[in-house]
Amino acid sequence: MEGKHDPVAHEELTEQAQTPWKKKKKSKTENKRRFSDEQIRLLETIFESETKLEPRKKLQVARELGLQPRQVAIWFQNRRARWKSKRIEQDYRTLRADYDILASRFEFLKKEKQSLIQQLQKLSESVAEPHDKNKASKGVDGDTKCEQSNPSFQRAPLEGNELLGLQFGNSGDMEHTGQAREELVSIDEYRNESPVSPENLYGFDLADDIFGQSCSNPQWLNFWGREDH
DNA sequence: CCCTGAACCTTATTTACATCA
DNA sequence: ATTGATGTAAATAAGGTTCAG
Repeated sequence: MEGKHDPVAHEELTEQAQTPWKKKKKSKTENKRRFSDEQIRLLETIFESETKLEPRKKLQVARELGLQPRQVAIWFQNRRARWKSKRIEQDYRTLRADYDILASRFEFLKKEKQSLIQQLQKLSESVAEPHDKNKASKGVDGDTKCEQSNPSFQRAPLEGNELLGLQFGNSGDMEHTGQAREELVSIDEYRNESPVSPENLYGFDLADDIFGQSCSNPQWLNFWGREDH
C-alpha cells in the first residue's frame, strides 16, 4: 500500500530535518503562518482529484508553492481528517432523518393498531350477541386478500383466541396460522376508510410502502403485533 | 521466514493566530 | 484600545501498517 521506499520521498527527511519546528517544543518567535489563498487554492484543487499525494507529486507541489514537502504532507493529512469529520456529520444527519421518519411511522402504526384492536373488540362483541341476526352482514371478512377491495364479510365470527392473539401481541402463533393472517390483512381495508389517513397525518405516502408490505409480508404483522417495539 | 528501518497513515492533541463581543 | 473566549489551521506525538532489504 503506502510507505514504500522511494528515493525521492527520502528527500523529505533531509528537508524535514531542516524545518524550524522540527522537535522544537516552542519557539518564542514562532512563525506559524497560515498558507496564502493561492497556496490553499492549489492544494484544494489537487485534493479534489486525489486525497493522497504520491511522493513525487508532493515534492512537485511543494516546489511550486514554496513550501516544505513535509508541510504539504501535513496539509493533506489534516485535510483528510477534516474531510472525514464532515462526512461523519453528514452521515449522522442522514441517519437522523431516516430515524425521524421511521419514528413517525411507528407512532402512526401504534395508533392504527390500537384503533384496529378497538374495532375488533366491538365487532366480536356484536357478533357474540345471541339475539341479533342482521349484524352478520357487518362481520369481519375471512376471505380477504390484499388486492381485494370488496369489504364484504362472509367469514365466521372471531374466536376469542384470535382476538387475544392480536391484542396481546401473541404473534408467534399468528405467524403460522393463515387464519390469523387473514384477520390482520383486513388492515388494508380499514386504512381505506380510516378517518385519519397517514398521508394527512405525516405528509408522505405510507400506503405504498408500509401497508403495501403489511399485506404481503407476515413478518410485518409479527413485528407490529409485539408490544415491546 | 523473520527482523528492521523508512515512509506514511490515522487519530488525538497542542500551538499559533485571527476574530469577535 | 484592550482583553478574554473561541474557532481554525498548522504542526506534533503516538501508535499502526506496509514493504524493501
